Amino acid sequence: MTLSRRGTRSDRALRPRERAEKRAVVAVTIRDVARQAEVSVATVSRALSAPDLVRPATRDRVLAVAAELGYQPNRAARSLITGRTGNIGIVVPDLENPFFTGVLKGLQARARQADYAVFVSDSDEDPTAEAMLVRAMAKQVDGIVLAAPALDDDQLYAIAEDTSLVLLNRRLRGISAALMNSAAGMRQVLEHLVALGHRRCGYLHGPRTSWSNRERRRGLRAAATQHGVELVELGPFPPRYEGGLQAADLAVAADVTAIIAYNDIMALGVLARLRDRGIPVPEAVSVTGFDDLVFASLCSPPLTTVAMPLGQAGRLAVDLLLEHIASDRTEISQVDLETQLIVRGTTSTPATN
Amino acid sequence: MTLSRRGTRSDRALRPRERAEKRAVVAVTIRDVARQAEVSVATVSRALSAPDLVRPATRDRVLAVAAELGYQPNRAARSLITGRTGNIGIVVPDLENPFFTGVLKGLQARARQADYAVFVSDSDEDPTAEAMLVRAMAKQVDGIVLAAPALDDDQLYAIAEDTSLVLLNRRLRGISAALMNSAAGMRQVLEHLVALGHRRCGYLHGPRTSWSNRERRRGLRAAATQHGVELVELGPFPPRYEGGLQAADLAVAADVTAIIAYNDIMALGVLARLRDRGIPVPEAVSVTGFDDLVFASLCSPPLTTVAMPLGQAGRLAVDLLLEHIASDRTEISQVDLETQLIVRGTTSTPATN
DNA sequence: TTCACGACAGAAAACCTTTACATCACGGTG
DNA sequence: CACCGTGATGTAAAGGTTTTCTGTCGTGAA
Repeated sequence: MTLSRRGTRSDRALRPRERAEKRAVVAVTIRDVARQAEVSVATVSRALSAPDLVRPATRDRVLAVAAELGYQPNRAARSLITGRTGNIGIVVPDLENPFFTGVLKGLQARARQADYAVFVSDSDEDPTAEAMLVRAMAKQVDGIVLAAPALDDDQLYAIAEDTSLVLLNRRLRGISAALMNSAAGMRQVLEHLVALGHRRCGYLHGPRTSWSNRERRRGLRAAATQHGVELVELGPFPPRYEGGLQAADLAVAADVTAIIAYNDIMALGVLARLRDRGIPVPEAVSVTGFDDLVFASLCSPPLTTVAMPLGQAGRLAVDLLLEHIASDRTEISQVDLETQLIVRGTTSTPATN
Repeated sequence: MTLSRRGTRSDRALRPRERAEKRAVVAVTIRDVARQAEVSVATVSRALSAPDLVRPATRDRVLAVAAELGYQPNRAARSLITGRTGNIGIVVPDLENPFFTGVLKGLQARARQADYAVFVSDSDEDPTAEAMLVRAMAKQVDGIVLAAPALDDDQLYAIAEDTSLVLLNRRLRGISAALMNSAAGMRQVLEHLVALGHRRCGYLHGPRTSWSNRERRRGLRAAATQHGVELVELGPFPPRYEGGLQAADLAVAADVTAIIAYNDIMALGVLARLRDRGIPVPEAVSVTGFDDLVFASLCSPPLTTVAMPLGQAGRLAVDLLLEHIASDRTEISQVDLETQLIVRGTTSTPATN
């Protein structure tokens, strides 16, 4: 299957540009630097990692030689003795979901600033795979960020037992977390709809096990009760485009005036399905999403949704993780980031029939 | 700035679930297994990595003990002596571009199958950053995939000199590459437009330095010449939504009947701008994209575009890289993957005025 | 019976770095 | 003048694994 669409396999033996001494790249070690600078290896090591322990004159000489030789410490050797790897890992449910790549982008940038490299894995929304990936990663990172994990509480606690862990969009007592206040975002959504005059709204559930889904529902129900709005719950649906297609028909049948989708991708599916069925948005029914993906503003009509601080959450996750590591795994913090309703073209006053 | 939107920092000292013996996790080493199985460490090592060198009875005993103790080889120690890390790296220009995350997803999955972990870095389309990231990565991976690199040929050759390298969407003599046949895709686009009756088309350039851009233009020009179509070249523009907004006006002013965008994101920008100006698509002007992002089918009208084998390219890149590594860096292959025109709603016969 | 050889397992070196400890010189204090 | 503290550097151990070299044992052939 993989091969089926492959084209011609050409140039099997292209001339490499320079074959000579490719093998001769033996990597310069700390001994080479020591010899050249006429000091011991210990001094070189110190000059690089604890500069104030060595006399300035010596330090400068060592550093000069190191630079000249292009010395790069061998990370394997270093981490063998220090127990630190200089890496962090993140496992996300779906790399094709812009929500997670937004987080990943911020996380990657911050990690780089702190001189950490980042491993990434995609669990395909499968809890079993998630656990496996974490286990595989654990040995070669200083800590792991788990984005919207599907694992249950006990398994997460078990993981936190022997590796530094930060959760993203999942709150669990005793484990650091970067959280986005979805409940507040959903409250804003509902109050927006109430202001427009809606009295019967449908919520399209995301995955039942998802913390975010529970949070969003919680915020929604609280606000609905408070404002005396009838809330029809539908689903759960897969949090994907196809889920939205499927959900749209159910929502229409449930005779609601507004459809509140678990996330933008589902909302886009809903919009597509409604368009196919000739049901005008927002005239016949209002639709809202959640996440504010770039593409939410590009469809027509542009989607009313809730903006999430994705990059910020990614950066925060790194900060929390490094804090946790630096404090010998004793420091725990959970930080809530605020979300923001973005009103666009898919919401208006309900049809008067 | 980072802190500005943070909410309350709570629960500074939540009770960790189980504090006792968190420190006692000392990791079981090969010696422990050896002692328990009453063999030497050498035998344990062999039982795990070269099973046929040890008598079945012994091997089974060792394996049983290893499993019982939950032994996991220390990768740092292993790579210290073998020189292999078991990691590969990929650097992409933009993690928020679905094109690259599509590739990343496939790449990650394949790497996992082969028991490799993957480092990811985002260069933010900056060649300098790109070079830096590669250098930083080089020491801790067995090979690197460079997606649509912005670096110039010489720098790429320099990198290939001392690390295994696979390029994605960039062809360079003597370096392995996974390529998508954009030229053929663009030929299909133009022939589609010709068939509809278009005779004067505008091409919106992507970044001038981009190999993909040159390829697309090449395919387009060849087909245009062959079919006697007038091709107006505009740009370059940034390959983003904003670039499309900007390009749309220029294309309209150039009085073409069809706008061929460098990629989908730009095409979406074009569509948005045309909508704002009240220019109907495809009645007044046809528009095409390139990449077939999920969202290309969700806008209205849905975008005519060219599908790229993203996941396949990611998997292929891993295969090429591992092949290159396994062959002692002597094997070079360049593989072209086919692209596919997807006709949707943004193309039709030209306006007859 | 002896010898050669193969199959198996152990001992030890090697990979490169960090760091605890030792050494040394020097200046100050009692 | 003896002693001590301090700052700068060197020595060597340690970290966990792979791999080469060596040794042992048993088997089959001469």
